[in-house]
Amino acid sequence: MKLEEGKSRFIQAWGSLGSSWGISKSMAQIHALLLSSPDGLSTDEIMEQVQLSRGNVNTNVRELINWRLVRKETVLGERKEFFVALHDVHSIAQNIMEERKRRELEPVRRLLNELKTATIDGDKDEVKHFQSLISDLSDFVSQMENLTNLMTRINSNNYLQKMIKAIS
Amino acid sequence: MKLEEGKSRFIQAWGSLGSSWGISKSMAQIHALLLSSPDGLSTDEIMEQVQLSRGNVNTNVRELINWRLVRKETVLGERKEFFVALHDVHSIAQNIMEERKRRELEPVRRLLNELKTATIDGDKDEVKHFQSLISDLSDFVSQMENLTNLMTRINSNNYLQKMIKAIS
DNA sequence: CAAAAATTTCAATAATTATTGAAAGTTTAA
DNA sequence: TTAAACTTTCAATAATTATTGAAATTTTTG
Repeated sequence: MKLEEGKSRFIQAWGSLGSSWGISKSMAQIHALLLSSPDGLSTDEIMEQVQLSRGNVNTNVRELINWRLVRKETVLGERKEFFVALHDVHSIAQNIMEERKRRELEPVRRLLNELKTATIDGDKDEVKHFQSLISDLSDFVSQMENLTNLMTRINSNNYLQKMIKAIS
Repeated sequence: MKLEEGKSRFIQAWGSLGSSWGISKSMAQIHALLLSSPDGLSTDEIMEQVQLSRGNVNTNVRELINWRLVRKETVLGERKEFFVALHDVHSIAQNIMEERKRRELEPVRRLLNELKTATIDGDKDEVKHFQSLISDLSDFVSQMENLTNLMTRINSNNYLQKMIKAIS
């Protein structure tokens, strides 16, 4: 298989996987391209290699920068910007985790706290059921947060990595 | 706050959270309703309480059953079916994890294995970079799988739960 | 400073995904 | 066996989300 074909397969597949997560296909494709390029690429190079419009590339590259998965780079004597992916898989994972935690877990937490502190009127057993649901969900969210933190630690701790494997 | 209002807040919020995951709003809302109802509900009751069409309720309830988050129940002397949510938060989490693993991790694994076994032609350094990306991603997927397994174990193991908290 | 180069914005449009509802199908009870 | 009760399907439609591309803005260079 030619390298170009391999990359292209990877980019396409990553794109459709991305959309089955909550990530736009373009963003995932651009990310895949930058991951597989050792050096930074310019907007025009990205546009050409993944066949997307300038606006789309601009928007999604900036989104990738928000996620801390990509950074801008300037090259001496070049006017345009180049974009380089973070290549360390553990850091990538960590940043994705943090972003998802922020986007997915925190809003849940807000809702649950609101419902936890409210006084609720109604049929005694039903209220009890509802409150215990809310409380169970809160505990679960905390557990997820713990697990996310653990995940983060794994990066820098080879021993922990082995331990996880051992107890899994 | 009236119980009805609390439930309704929960249902609405869960719905919009759901769609920021990859889950349809209706499915998340129906799930929230069933979670907050101690007893099973019929299709018509669900339709009324979340204001959705019969077809939508039917489809999404069956999807919830696929995810093993809801089960059918028949009541003696009643002709219609009732739907009851799995109420144990840990089992819920486990089933969601398993389903996401199946849907999200396995397709990645397939792609990565394909690229890992192929012989790739091209500029030596670039090929090397690409192959090390693929290999790193494979390792990462394995780690995610380990972590998912760990997650599953936490359910039945209070000691493990404390340990995670301690090392997080 | 002006003009070229590059970037950003955003209204219009396309693509995708979710939802409806009525018709077809199935099950149940008398 | 039939009719009512209930469930399922699916083509049509609505709603949402992603993408385009040209115009506006910003940045850089001479």
